[in-house]
Amino acid sequence: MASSELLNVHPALFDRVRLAIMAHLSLTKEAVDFNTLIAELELTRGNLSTHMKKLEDDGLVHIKKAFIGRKTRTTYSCTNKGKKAIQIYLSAVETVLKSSL
Amino acid sequence: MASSELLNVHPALFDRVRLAIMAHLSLTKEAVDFNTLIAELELTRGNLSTHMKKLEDDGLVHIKKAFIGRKTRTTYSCTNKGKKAIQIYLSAVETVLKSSL
DNA sequence: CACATAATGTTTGTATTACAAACAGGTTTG
DNA sequence: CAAACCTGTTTGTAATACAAACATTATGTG
Repeated sequence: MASSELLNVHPALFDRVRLAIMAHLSLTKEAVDFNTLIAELELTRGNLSTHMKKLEDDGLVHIKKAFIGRKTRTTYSCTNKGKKAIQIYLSAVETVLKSSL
Repeated sequence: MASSELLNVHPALFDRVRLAIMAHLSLTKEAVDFNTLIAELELTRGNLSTHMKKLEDDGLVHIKKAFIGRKTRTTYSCTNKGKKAIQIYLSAVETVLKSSL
């Protein structure tokens, strides 16, 4: 059945915030920085921080820390694994979508 | 941004099992019974029971208990609210899907 | 009949986790 | 130099996903 395909999707993506983060990163060519994500997705810093750590632990995201002037700046980008996970997610939902016509 | 549309989706759907349940119910015309769902989605009874209770509390699902012979039989079906929630979910993801081409 | 086994769910206990508040370390401003 | 600010991280708490244990009734078996 089409709906059971959803069970193959990477578990980390079954959180609204993380899915939004991953969708955002996968839609953006360049890396996205901490504060941009907070603004776009209306998150607190603590919340974003822990989600990104989890996504990094799962290998879906790459965290890069650099200095801009004297300040630190953290940016995030999708790994290949992350892109693949999003693809799998989207195709699973697409399957459900098609079969529900 | 397309990805933030995900934040409008009903929170109950951001669980892989509940999403699979709702997708399954929305794809099936008639009501679906307890054991069918367990078999299709590979769940334990306890797990399914609590998920269905939550979905009922949120008004996304209707639980019907009846006797089949002398035994009880519990069946589930999508409420209108549930169908709408799934539609919103799918269209949100579809939006992300399209914009990520 | 008595007793075991099975079928159908529900309740409970535990381990995980999403979230924001508090904290920390450095920077700029007054 | 002190106060306010910026950029994240760690921690404490409340919510919750999950399966094991429980409850109830039905069915099989000797």
